[in-house]
Amino acid sequence: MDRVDRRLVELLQQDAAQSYSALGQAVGLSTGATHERVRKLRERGVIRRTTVEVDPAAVGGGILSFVLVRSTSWMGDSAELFAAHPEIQEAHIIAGSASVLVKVRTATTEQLQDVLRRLYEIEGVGSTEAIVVLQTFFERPVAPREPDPGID
Amino acid sequence: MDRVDRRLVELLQQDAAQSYSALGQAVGLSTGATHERVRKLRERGVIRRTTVEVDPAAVGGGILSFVLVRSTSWMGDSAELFAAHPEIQEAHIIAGSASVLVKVRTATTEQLQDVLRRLYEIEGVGSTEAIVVLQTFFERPVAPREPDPGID
DNA sequence: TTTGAAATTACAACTGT
DNA sequence: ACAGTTGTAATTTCAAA
Repeated sequence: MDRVDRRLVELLQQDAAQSYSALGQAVGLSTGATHERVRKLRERGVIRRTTVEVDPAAVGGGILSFVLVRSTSWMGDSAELFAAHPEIQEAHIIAGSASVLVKVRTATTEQLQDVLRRLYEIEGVGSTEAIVVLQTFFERPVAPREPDPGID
Repeated sequence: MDRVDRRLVELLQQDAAQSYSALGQAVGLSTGATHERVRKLRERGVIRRTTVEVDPAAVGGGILSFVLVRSTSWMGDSAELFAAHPEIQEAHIIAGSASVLVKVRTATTEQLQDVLRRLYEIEGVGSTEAIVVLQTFFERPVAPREPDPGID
Protein backbone atom coordinates (compact mmCIF):
# COMPACT_ATOMS: atom_id res chain seq x y z
CA MET A 1 0.00 0.00 0.00
CA ASP A 2 2.37 2.66 -1.22
CA ARG A 3 1.80 5.98 -2.96
CA VAL A 4 1.14 4.33 -6.32
CA ASP A 5 -1.45 1.94 -4.86
CA ARG A 6 -3.32 4.82 -3.25
CA ARG A 7 -3.31 6.73 -6.51
CA LEU A 8 -4.60 3.67 -8.39
CA VAL A 9 -7.43 3.30 -5.88
CA GLU A 10 -8.36 6.96 -6.31
CA LEU A 11 -8.33 6.71 -10.10
CA LEU A 12 -10.45 3.56 -10.02
CA GLN A 13 -12.93 5.21 -7.66
CA GLN A 14 -13.30 8.01 -10.19
CA ASP A 15 -13.67 5.63 -13.13
CA ALA A 16 -13.37 1.88 -12.83
CA ALA A 17 -14.19 1.40 -16.52
CA GLN A 18 -10.94 2.85 -17.82
CA SER A 19 -8.34 0.53 -19.29
CA TYR A 20 -5.22 -0.68 -17.51
CA SER A 21 -3.13 1.07 -20.12
CA ALA A 22 -4.76 4.45 -19.37
CA LEU A 23 -4.38 3.73 -15.67
CA GLY A 24 -0.75 2.79 -16.20
CA GLN A 25 -0.08 6.02 -18.10
CA ALA A 26 -1.45 8.03 -15.18
CA VAL A 27 0.83 6.40 -12.62
CA GLY A 28 3.82 5.82 -14.88
CA LEU A 29 3.66 2.04 -15.10
CA SER A 30 3.23 -0.49 -17.89
CA THR A 31 -0.13 -2.11 -18.57
CA GLY A 32 1.01 -5.43 -17.15
CA ALA A 33 2.45 -3.97 -13.96
CA THR A 34 -0.71 -1.93 -13.42
CA HIS A 35 -2.82 -5.02 -13.93
CA GLU A 36 -0.76 -6.89 -11.34
CA ARG A 37 -1.00 -4.04 -8.82
CA VAL A 38 -4.76 -3.88 -9.13
CA ARG A 39 -5.05 -7.68 -8.96
CA LYS A 40 -3.18 -7.65 -5.65
CA LEU A 41 -5.29 -4.79 -4.29
CA ARG A 42 -8.33 -6.95 -4.98
CA GLU A 43 -6.70 -10.06 -3.52
CA ARG A 44 -5.78 -8.21 -0.32
CA GLY A 45 -9.37 -6.96 -0.05
CA VAL A 46 -8.45 -3.28 -0.33
CA ILE A 47 -10.68 -3.20 -3.40
CA ARG A 48 -13.79 -5.18 -2.54
CA ARG A 49 -15.63 -5.07 -5.84
CA THR A 50 -16.41 -3.10 -8.96
CA THR A 51 -19.84 -1.48 -8.85
CA VAL A 52 -21.94 1.20 -10.46
CA GLU A 53 -23.05 4.34 -8.69
CA VAL A 54 -26.78 4.84 -9.13
CA ASP A 55 -28.91 7.99 -8.90
CA PRO A 56 -31.06 7.23 -5.82
CA ALA A 57 -33.97 9.36 -7.04
CA ALA A 58 -34.16 7.33 -10.26
CA VAL A 59 -34.71 4.05 -8.40
CA GLY A 60 -37.27 5.14 -5.84
CA GLY A 61 -35.03 6.63 -3.17
CA GLY A 62 -35.54 10.35 -3.49
CA ILE A 63 -36.07 10.96 0.22
CA LEU A 64 -33.00 10.38 2.39
CA SER A 65 -33.27 10.06 6.16
CA PHE A 66 -31.18 8.97 9.08
CA VAL A 67 -33.01 7.26 11.93
CA LEU A 68 -31.71 6.97 15.47
CA VAL A 69 -33.11 3.80 16.97
CA ARG A 70 -33.16 3.57 20.78
CA SER A 71 -33.44 0.09 22.17
CA THR A 72 -34.27 -1.54 25.46
CA SER A 73 -32.09 -4.59 24.88
CA TRP A 74 -28.88 -5.77 23.23
CA MET A 75 -29.08 -5.19 19.48
CA GLY A 76 -25.70 -6.64 18.55
CA ASP A 77 -27.14 -9.70 16.83
CA SER A 78 -29.95 -7.96 14.97
CA ALA A 79 -28.20 -7.16 11.70
CA GLU A 80 -30.51 -9.37 9.64
CA LEU A 81 -33.62 -7.76 11.13
CA PHE A 82 -32.51 -4.42 9.72
CA ALA A 83 -31.16 -5.86 6.48
CA ALA A 84 -34.58 -7.38 5.81
CA HIS A 85 -35.86 -3.91 4.91
CA PRO A 86 -34.63 -2.94 1.43
CA GLU A 87 -35.12 0.77 2.13
CA ILE A 88 -32.38 0.59 4.77
CA GLN A 89 -29.08 1.29 3.08
CA GLU A 90 -26.84 1.27 6.14
CA ALA A 91 -27.15 0.17 9.76
CA HIS A 92 -24.59 0.80 12.49
CA ILE A 93 -24.33 0.12 16.20
CA ILE A 94 -23.39 3.39 17.84
CA ALA A 95 -22.04 4.65 21.12
CA GLY A 96 -24.19 7.12 22.99
CA SER A 97 -27.81 7.27 24.05
CA ALA A 98 -29.26 5.75 20.87
CA SER A 99 -28.31 2.22 19.92
CA VAL A 100 -28.53 1.92 16.18
CA LEU A 101 -28.24 4.46 13.40
CA VAL A 102 -29.77 3.58 10.05
CA LYS A 103 -29.68 5.35 6.71
CA VAL A 104 -32.98 5.07 4.86
CA ARG A 105 -33.94 5.89 1.28
CA THR A 106 -37.59 6.03 0.28
CA ALA A 107 -39.54 7.53 -2.59
CA THR A 108 -41.92 9.42 -0.32
CA THR A 109 -42.37 10.44 3.30
CA GLU A 110 -45.29 8.00 3.46
CA GLN A 111 -42.85 5.18 2.73
CA LEU A 112 -40.50 6.55 5.37
CA GLN A 113 -43.34 6.42 7.87
CA ASP A 114 -43.94 2.82 6.84
CA VAL A 115 -40.30 1.95 7.47
CA LEU A 116 -40.50 3.52 10.93
CA ARG A 117 -43.62 1.46 11.65
CA ARG A 118 -41.78 -1.72 10.65
CA LEU A 119 -38.77 -0.73 12.77
CA TYR A 120 -40.99 -0.61 15.84
CA GLU A 121 -41.89 -4.23 15.18
CA ILE A 122 -38.27 -5.27 15.76
CA GLU A 123 -37.82 -6.90 19.16
CA GLY A 124 -36.21 -4.50 21.63
CA VAL A 125 -36.78 -1.29 19.69
CA GLY A 126 -37.98 1.39 22.09
CA SER A 127 -38.19 4.62 20.14
CA THR A 128 -37.01 6.16 16.92
CA GLU A 129 -35.97 9.63 15.91
CA ALA A 130 -36.00 10.40 12.21
CA ILE A 131 -33.71 13.04 10.75
CA VAL A 132 -34.86 13.98 7.26
CA VAL A 133 -32.30 15.31 4.79
CA LEU A 134 -33.32 18.50 2.99
CA GLN A 135 -30.31 18.75 0.72
CA THR A 136 -27.27 16.57 0.18
CA PHE A 137 -24.08 18.64 -0.19
CA PHE A 138 -22.07 15.64 -1.38
CA GLU A 139 -21.55 11.91 -1.04
CA ARG A 140 -18.18 10.60 -2.19
CA PRO A 141 -15.93 7.56 -1.87
CA VAL A 142 -13.49 7.23 1.03
CA ALA A 143 -10.38 9.26 0.29
CA PRO A 144 -7.28 7.04 0.58
CA ARG A 145 -4.99 8.73 3.10
CA GLU A 146 -1.33 8.43 3.83
CA PRO A 147 -0.75 6.60 7.10
CA ASP A 148 0.84 8.46 10.00
CA PRO A 149 4.66 8.31 9.78
CA GLY A 150 4.88 6.67 13.19
CA ILE A 151 7.79 7.55 15.45
CA ASP A 152 10.35 4.74 15.83
CA MET B 1 -37.07 1.94 -16.32
CA ASP B 2 -38.85 -1.39 -16.41
CA ARG B 3 -38.30 -4.65 -14.60
CA VAL B 4 -35.33 -5.60 -16.79
CA ASP B 5 -33.61 -2.24 -16.26
CA ARG B 6 -33.95 -2.57 -12.50
CA ARG B 7 -32.53 -6.07 -12.64
CA LEU B 8 -29.61 -4.88 -14.77
CA VAL B 9 -28.85 -2.13 -12.28
CA GLU B 10 -28.89 -4.65 -9.43
CA LEU B 11 -26.58 -7.03 -11.27
CA LEU B 12 -24.17 -4.22 -12.13
CA GLN B 13 -24.16 -3.04 -8.52
CA GLN B 14 -23.13 -6.54 -7.49
CA ASP B 15 -20.44 -6.79 -10.17
CA ALA B 16 -19.83 -4.10 -12.75
CA ALA B 17 -16.87 -5.99 -14.20
CA GLN B 18 -18.91 -8.81 -15.69
CA SER B 19 -19.35 -8.99 -19.45
CA TYR B 20 -22.47 -7.89 -21.32
CA SER B 21 -22.93 -11.45 -22.50
CA ALA B 22 -23.08 -12.75 -18.92
CA LEU B 23 -25.40 -9.90 -18.02
CA GLY B 24 -27.58 -10.67 -21.02
CA GLN B 25 -27.81 -14.34 -20.05
CA ALA B 26 -29.04 -13.34 -16.59
CA VAL B 27 -31.87 -11.18 -17.91
CA GLY B 28 -32.63 -13.20 -21.06
CA LEU B 29 -31.38 -10.70 -23.62
CA SER B 30 -28.74 -10.74 -26.34
CA THR B 31 -25.34 -9.19 -25.74
CA GLY B 32 -26.09 -6.28 -28.05
CA ALA B 33 -29.48 -5.52 -26.58
CA THR B 34 -28.02 -5.62 -23.08
CA HIS B 35 -25.25 -3.29 -24.12
CA GLU B 36 -27.80 -0.84 -25.51
CA ARG B 37 -29.94 -0.98 -22.36
CA VAL B 38 -26.97 -0.22 -20.14
CA ARG B 39 -25.79 2.54 -22.45
CA LYS B 40 -29.19 4.22 -22.12
CA LEU B 41 -29.20 3.82 -18.35
CA ARG B 42 -25.88 5.68 -18.29
CA GLU B 43 -27.13 8.29 -20.75
CA ARG B 44 -30.23 8.97 -18.66
CA GLY B 45 -28.06 9.34 -15.56
CA VAL B 46 -29.60 6.40 -13.73
CA ILE B 47 -26.11 4.91 -13.68
CA ARG B 48 -23.75 7.74 -12.81
CA ARG B 49 -20.41 5.98 -13.05
CA THR B 50 -18.48 2.78 -12.59
CA THR B 51 -16.44 2.70 -9.38
CA VAL B 52 -14.67 0.38 -7.01
CA GLU B 53 -15.79 -0.27 -3.46
CA VAL B 54 -12.85 0.12 -1.08
CA ASP B 55 -12.28 -1.27 2.41
CA PRO B 56 -12.26 1.93 4.51
CA ALA B 57 -9.96 0.47 7.16
CA ALA B 58 -7.32 -0.27 4.50
CA VAL B 59 -7.08 3.36 3.42
CA GLY B 60 -6.97 5.05 6.80
CA GLY B 61 -10.66 5.24 7.62
CA GLY B 62 -11.14 2.60 10.30
CA ILE B 63 -13.12 4.83 12.65
CA LEU B 64 -16.56 5.84 11.36
CA SER B 65 -18.52 8.67 12.96
CA PHE B 66 -21.53 10.80 12.26
CA VAL B 67 -21.38 14.38 13.45
CA LEU B 68 -24.41 16.60 14.03
CA VAL B 69 -23.37 20.18 13.40
CA ARG B 70 -25.55 22.87 14.94
CA SER B 71 -25.20 26.30 13.41
CA THR B 72 -26.11 29.86 14.26
CA SER B 73 -26.52 30.95 10.66
CA TRP B 74 -27.61 29.75 7.22
CA MET B 75 -25.37 26.91 6.08
CA GLY B 76 -26.94 26.34 2.68
CA ASP B 77 -23.97 27.70 0.74
CA SER B 78 -21.24 26.03 2.77
CA ALA B 79 -20.83 22.81 0.82
CA GLU B 80 -17.23 23.59 -0.17
CA LEU B 81 -16.24 24.34 3.40
CA PHE B 82 -17.18 20.78 4.37
CA ALA B 83 -15.84 19.23 1.16
CA ALA B 84 -12.45 20.77 1.91
CA HIS B 85 -11.92 18.14 4.60
CA PRO B 86 -11.03 14.80 2.98
CA GLU B 87 -12.13 12.84 6.06
CA ILE B 88 -15.71 13.98 5.47
CA GLN B 89 -17.37 11.45 3.22
CA GLU B 90 -20.88 12.90 3.20
CA ALA B 91 -22.51 16.17 4.23
CA HIS B 92 -26.24 16.85 4.32
CA ILE B 93 -28.45 19.73 5.32
CA ILE B 94 -31.06 18.31 7.69
CA ALA B 95 -34.38 19.27 9.16
CA GLY B 96 -34.58 19.41 12.92
CA SER B 97 -32.54 21.04 15.65
CA ALA B 98 -29.13 20.37 14.11
CA SER B 99 -28.31 21.91 10.76
CA VAL B 100 -25.80 19.66 9.05
CA LEU B 101 -25.07 15.97 9.36
CA VAL B 102 -21.66 14.76 8.22
CA LYS B 103 -20.22 11.27 7.88
CA VAL B 104 -16.57 11.14 8.87
CA ARG B 105 -13.93 8.44 8.43
CA THR B 106 -10.63 8.69 10.27
CA ALA B 107 -7.87 6.27 11.17
CA THR B 108 -7.97 7.16 14.87
CA THR B 109 -10.09 9.02 17.40
CA GLU B 110 -7.30 11.61 17.57
CA GLN B 111 -7.91 12.38 13.92
CA LEU B 112 -11.64 12.56 14.58
CA GLN B 113 -10.96 15.11 17.28
CA ASP B 114 -8.89 17.06 14.79
CA VAL B 115 -11.77 17.07 12.30
CA LEU B 116 -14.11 18.36 15.01
CA ARG B 117 -11.64 21.12 15.82
CA ARG B 118 -11.53 22.14 12.14
CA LEU B 119 -15.34 22.04 11.92
CA TYR B 120 -15.54 24.65 14.68
CA GLU B 121 -13.45 26.95 12.52
CA ILE B 122 -16.23 27.04 9.92
CA GLU B 123 -18.15 30.33 10.05
CA GLY B 124 -21.50 29.87 11.76
CA VAL B 125 -20.82 26.51 13.40
CA GLY B 126 -22.12 26.62 16.97
CA SER B 127 -21.68 23.15 18.40
CA THR B 128 -21.07 19.60 17.30
CA GLU B 129 -22.22 16.24 18.56
CA ALA B 130 -20.18 13.24 17.46
CA ILE B 131 -21.75 9.82 17.23
CA VAL B 132 -19.07 7.15 17.03
CA VAL B 133 -19.89 3.86 15.31
CA LEU B 134 -18.92 0.76 17.26
CA GLN B 135 -19.90 -1.79 14.63
CA THR B 136 -21.26 -1.50 11.10
CA PHE B 137 -24.00 -4.04 10.43
CA PHE B 138 -23.97 -3.36 6.70
CA GLU B 139 -23.53 -0.72 4.03
CA ARG B 140 -25.00 -1.52 0.64
CA PRO B 141 -26.01 0.14 -2.63
CA VAL B 142 -29.49 1.63 -3.03
CA ALA B 143 -31.95 -1.15 -3.83
CA PRO B 144 -33.84 -0.32 -7.04
CA ARG B 145 -37.54 -0.44 -6.13
CA GLU B 146 -40.66 -0.79 -8.17
CA PRO B 147 -42.52 2.51 -8.31
CA ASP B 148 -45.92 2.74 -6.62
CA PRO B 149 -48.71 1.71 -9.02
CA GLY B 150 -50.35 5.09 -8.54
CA ILE B 151 -54.14 5.27 -8.43
CA ASP B 152 -55.59 6.90 -11.55
C1' DT C 1 -29.98 -10.15 -33.70
C1' DT C 2 -25.82 -11.32 -35.81
C1' DT C 3 -21.32 -10.15 -37.53
C1' DG C 4 -16.59 -8.65 -37.45
C1' DA C 5 -12.92 -5.41 -36.60
C1' DA C 6 -10.61 -2.87 -32.81
C1' DA C 7 -9.56 -2.70 -28.20
C1' DT C 8 -8.67 -4.71 -23.84
C1' DT C 9 -7.64 -8.10 -20.65
C1' DA C 10 -5.21 -12.04 -18.95
C1' DC C 11 -1.20 -14.55 -18.96
C1' DA C 12 2.99 -15.71 -20.44
C1' DA C 13 8.38 -15.65 -20.52
C1' DC C 14 11.97 -12.55 -19.54
C1' DT C 15 14.91 -8.71 -17.19
C1' DG C 16 16.94 -6.12 -13.79
C1' DT C 17 17.33 -5.03 -8.83
C1' DA D 1 12.39 -13.37 -4.36
C1' DC D 2 10.28 -9.27 -6.25
C1' DA D 3 8.34 -5.86 -9.11
C1' DG D 4 8.38 -4.31 -13.72
C1' DT D 5 8.56 -4.83 -19.04
C1' DT D 6 7.37 -6.62 -23.33
C1' DG D 7 4.89 -9.81 -26.22
C1' DT D 8 0.87 -12.66 -27.33
C1' DA D 9 -3.54 -15.34 -27.19
C1' DA D 10 -8.24 -15.17 -25.66
C1' DT D 11 -12.15 -12.11 -24.58
C1' DT D 12 -14.80 -8.42 -24.86
C1' DT D 13 -16.54 -4.21 -26.62
C1' DC D 14 -19.01 -1.74 -29.91
C1' DA D 15 -20.57 0.01 -34.24
C1' DA D 16 -22.59 -1.45 -38.56
C1' DA D 17 -25.25 -4.54 -41.52
